[in-house]
Amino acid sequence: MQQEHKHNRAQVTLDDIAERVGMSRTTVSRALGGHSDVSDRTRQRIEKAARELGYRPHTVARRLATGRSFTICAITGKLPFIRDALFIEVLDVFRRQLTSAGYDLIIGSRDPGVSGVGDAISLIRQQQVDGVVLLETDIEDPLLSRIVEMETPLVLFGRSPEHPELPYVDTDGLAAISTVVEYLARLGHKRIGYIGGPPWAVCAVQRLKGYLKACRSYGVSSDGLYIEMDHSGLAEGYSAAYALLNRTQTVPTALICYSDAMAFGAMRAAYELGLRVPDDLSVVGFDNVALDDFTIPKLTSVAQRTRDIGEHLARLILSEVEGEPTNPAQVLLGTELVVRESSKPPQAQGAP
Amino acid sequence: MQQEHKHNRAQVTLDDIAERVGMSRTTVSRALGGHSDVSDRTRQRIEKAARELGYRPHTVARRLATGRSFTICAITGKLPFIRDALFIEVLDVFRRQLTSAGYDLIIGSRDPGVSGVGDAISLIRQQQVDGVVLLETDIEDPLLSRIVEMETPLVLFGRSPEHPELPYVDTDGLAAISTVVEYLARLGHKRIGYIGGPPWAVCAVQRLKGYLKACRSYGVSSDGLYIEMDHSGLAEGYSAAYALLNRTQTVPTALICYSDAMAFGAMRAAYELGLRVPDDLSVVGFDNVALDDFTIPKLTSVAQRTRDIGEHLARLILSEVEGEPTNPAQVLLGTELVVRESSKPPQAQGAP
DNA sequence: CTGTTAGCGCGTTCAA
DNA sequence: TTGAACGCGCTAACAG
Repeated sequence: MQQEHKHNRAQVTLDDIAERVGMSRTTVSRALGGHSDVSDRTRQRIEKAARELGYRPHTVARRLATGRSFTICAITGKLPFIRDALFIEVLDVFRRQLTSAGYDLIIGSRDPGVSGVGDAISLIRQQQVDGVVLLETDIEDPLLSRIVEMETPLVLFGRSPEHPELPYVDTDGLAAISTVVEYLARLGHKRIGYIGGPPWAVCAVQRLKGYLKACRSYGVSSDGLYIEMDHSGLAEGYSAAYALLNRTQTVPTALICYSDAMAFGAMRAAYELGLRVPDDLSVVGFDNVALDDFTIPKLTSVAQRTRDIGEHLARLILSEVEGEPTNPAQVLLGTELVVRESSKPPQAQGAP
Repeated sequence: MQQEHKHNRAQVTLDDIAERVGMSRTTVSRALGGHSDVSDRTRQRIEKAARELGYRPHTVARRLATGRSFTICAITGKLPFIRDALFIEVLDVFRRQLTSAGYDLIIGSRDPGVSGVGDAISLIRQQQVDGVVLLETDIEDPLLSRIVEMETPLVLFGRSPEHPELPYVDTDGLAAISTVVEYLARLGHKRIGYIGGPPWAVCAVQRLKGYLKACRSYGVSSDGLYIEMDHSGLAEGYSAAYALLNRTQTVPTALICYSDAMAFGAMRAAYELGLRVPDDLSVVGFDNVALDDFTIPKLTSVAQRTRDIGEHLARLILSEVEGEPTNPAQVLLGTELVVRESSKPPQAQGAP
């Protein structure tokens, strides 16, 4: 019935346009592909026709023909899916950047599924993705090595000790935790505890290093005051804090946590042990998630520059994919300590 | 050097296998495609060769040839990306189901990007997806209508008043909230407040309905005790609770929230107003997220059956896509009220 | 049961 | 500046 909307489901092809303007499909392809060897008049006519017909290039066909996919694959850490609010934020801006550059984002899984669909290696081999972004860098990562072998454009969130030459974006976790220790030490804390993330993750190692180094620098003890956990969730924060706080002596007066989730768990543990935050115990988290402004007390936390992370990741992977190297290819981003209600000077105590 | 791993990056094609076993590519295709018209001996040889060569079907080529994509597109609500913990959980099990059925999952965006990449309509038209799952059902949704017009397999999370015939999975929010009201009324609460979600979302409307209906049933007033917000986040919960609680009279002794995030915000507001939860105010959330077990106090909440939601969504969309209708095609799931520390009988008060 | 032929929509030679 | 012909890897229709 309607003239305008008859192409509701059907794909408008180059041939349709070619027929409309009475030219060969090849010419249409070149005109729309932005090649220079087409006369202006022809190009105009073709573009007009394309617009009128509502032409959209058929991505799948283009992929098969070119061997490129205009798709970037992001791979999260060992967790089954995206769980972490930080990743969601980063992915959000990352995705926007890709989109405005004409690229698509697909979330790949680390391990091959039953049918071999959707895992990173298959995606690369089948040219379904032009490049890969790894969102968690581990000390040792067989997947990472395989991707490197395949010579696929690759950018990391985090530095890899195995492959130090790769382009990356990273948050300076060492400096960040040092700053937190300094902040707490300046407040007067003498026993500052640390609840660490999984030791296989590079960023967890760096942050622990920062803690230990800063403790030495500021002359506060770290003996028996830190713990490394295998995950960075609520439950781990809770049990780690419970272990650290439920002692007869050497109880920390401040607790730095690898993640905000751990900090929430830690606050709960403190509460159950009869310790008030921040009066009896200061707590500092990491990531500055939205919830930090609504907990009781509001959580002091380290803010990563999520926007910059996403933008740099996009810039780097796109330049890798398009073969136009940008500088710098390795970006280390600073952090900001957002002080809220969960941290304050320690109570005066009856220590000699 | 190595014989085994020389096919590191290159795609092994059907032709490679065909050459190896000395047969035509077509036969190989049929054998691997599980068609019945291949002799057992041939199939065995072909499968063996495929295994040895490390063959993986080239998805893109298959898509172009068949017009099918073996990919399902999930579309979230009006928020820019997946923000909600519930969706993440649902998507996680949904994704597993798809994977084990040989399907891929792609997250589509609602609105066309600058370059027309990744939006749902383009994905469908270009046969990049075989079916669509809409994760939030709105009262009116132009996108939904367009997808229906295109006659694409479609399953909703939530019932659509515009398209009541569509297959869906939904949580019985009306019954859920009724149960909560009943629970609180039985505890002795006379003034039960409700903080609602966006009125354009079907589930928010249903839950509000459940609240109003139950209030009538149990003889408690709802006058001026409820509020509808345009989003369901922390900030909205906070300001809604602030508005409801910061009055000289008619202050509720219990607050039901559309989401856990809103409940967290509400608890913070109560705290700032000097109300203790649960002594002065009971708070109940919705979604039963992991954090509920770690807040202070732990949050009483309504648990949706996330696992079932994901599984049913997968079952329904797959049967739609494969053209084998399953029953029931419309699933309404119950909920469970998980009572924790944030709810208890109201304080005895000096009312006549 | 198996092979031959054709075509999915597009990009890219090579001639004209 | 334009067009004809070929191929990307795979599946489907039709013979044999």
